[in-house]
Amino acid sequence: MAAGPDMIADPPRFEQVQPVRLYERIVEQIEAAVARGELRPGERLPSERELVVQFGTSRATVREALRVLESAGLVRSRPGDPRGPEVLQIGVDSLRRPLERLAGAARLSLAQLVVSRMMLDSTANQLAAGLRTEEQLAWIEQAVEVMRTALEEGQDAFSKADMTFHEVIMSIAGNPLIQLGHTAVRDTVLALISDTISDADDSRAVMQRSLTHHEEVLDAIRAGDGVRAARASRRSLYEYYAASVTADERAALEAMLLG
Amino acid sequence: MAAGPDMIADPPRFEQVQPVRLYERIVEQIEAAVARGELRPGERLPSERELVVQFGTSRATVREALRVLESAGLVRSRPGDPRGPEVLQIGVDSLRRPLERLAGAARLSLAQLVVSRMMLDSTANQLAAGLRTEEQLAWIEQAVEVMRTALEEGQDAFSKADMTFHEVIMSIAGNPLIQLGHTAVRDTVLALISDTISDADDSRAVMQRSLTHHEEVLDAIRAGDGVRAARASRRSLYEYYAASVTADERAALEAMLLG
DNA sequence: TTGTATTTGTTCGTATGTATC
DNA sequence: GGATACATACGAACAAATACA
Repeated sequence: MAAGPDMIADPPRFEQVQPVRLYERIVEQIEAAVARGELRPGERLPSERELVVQFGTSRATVREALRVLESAGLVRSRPGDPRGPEVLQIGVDSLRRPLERLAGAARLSLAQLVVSRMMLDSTANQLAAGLRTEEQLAWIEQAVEVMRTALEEGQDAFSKADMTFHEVIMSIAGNPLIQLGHTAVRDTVLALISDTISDADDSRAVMQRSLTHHEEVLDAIRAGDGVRAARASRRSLYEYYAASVTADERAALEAMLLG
Repeated sequence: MAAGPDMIADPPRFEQVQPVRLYERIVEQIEAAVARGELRPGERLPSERELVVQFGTSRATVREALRVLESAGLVRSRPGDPRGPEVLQIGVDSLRRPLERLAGAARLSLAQLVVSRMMLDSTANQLAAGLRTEEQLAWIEQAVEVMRTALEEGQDAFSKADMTFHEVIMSIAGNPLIQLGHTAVRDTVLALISDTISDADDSRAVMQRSLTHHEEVLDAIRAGDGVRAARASRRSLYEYYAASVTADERAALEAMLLG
């Protein structure tokens, strides 16, 4: 095979090459082991000194890898624990910090977050309306009942009851991805607007309206009407947040109202 | 003030206390500085040795903090650079790895992933239908045109054109959160079923149907009919995946079809 | 272009406080 | 309570890589 200039048909597409740090290789290996299920939550990693032997690096390098995994919420190491670092159960908290960073860097606007909540909430309601059993319907009814009583007890109790309501819905919808996304987005929204709305002196009226919206959702789910349940949650969120977003961002919220 | 047992009115609610690592404090401070805008993307952090002086810790501790920030995509340090670690522009990619970890650890079923895709796709279509400009409409039309020609060129070209179509839609929808979720879920789905479907010998017919569905979406977006655009994508995904999920899981997919 | 100084990547040794048996 | 093994944190050192004169 003689190689000539005209033999080069495909221009070589080279990838940019970057130095791979040792600690990254360690992170990859441990991460892969967790992903493959070889390391289950509650199990222990070998001690740092043991890892030094297995990976053939220094202690500092192993520790850098462990700090990265720790900040990602995958492991936790405690001084003096002879059993070694613990593999943790992965949860929403692993998404919360990155999400908040993203929102804080102004790459995510409140409107974008609210649109996401409209999507997640309405989908969960639609699924719940279609999949609920009679027993699960009773759970929702009880959650609404708790909200009614909490209305008298003040804002904290009401917002807690509201959270419970949505957790019940999410569990019935049966989709962990939607559930996790919902709590992550909700937390981010709360961190973003903090108490802009909760400071309103007409909080009683706001809570009353919120309760009415939840009762509408309950009605729709009871009737098995997923479309109506989805619409109710979208409108509720729109009412609540529309005044807090800029005019041009509101177009996206309004586009979500259809259907 | 004499202290007696009856003086204790409020029962002391103590929070569980956990050891705070030095590197965490450093991460917090740098993170806060970035969030406050004191450190803009492109700017440089002091060198490691300088940070050692400013924080009053050892270099290993500073390095652990830098590795955590690096893995989070906030900074990048290169050997030999006397200007110090670079502050990076935060992007959606910072959410990708946590999301993939979560999807992998949550043992998501194909049905749950497909439901999520129905949610994300249909929402993006609805937003695009309501927000598109004339120019953006032309982008979509061009993407569909590319799919038509790719139909003749085989499966790889077609699936690539399909990806481009969705990327265009996502960019018009203007919600990075939805966009990110979409690519993450799509990648996970592909990793799950690998080539179960692509090995079908009637791939030509499958591609043809897919093209028809995309044309339906285009029509609806052209007409500004968000509801129809959303419905089209849900039905397309249902048709494509319904046969691959178990019967009881199919109920969730069918619940998503309404609306 | 070459050389030099500085910085990061990595390693080793050590002291200290802590959890488990 | 003591012994052991562990993680935390510090300091010094060398090699490789980069920027700048």
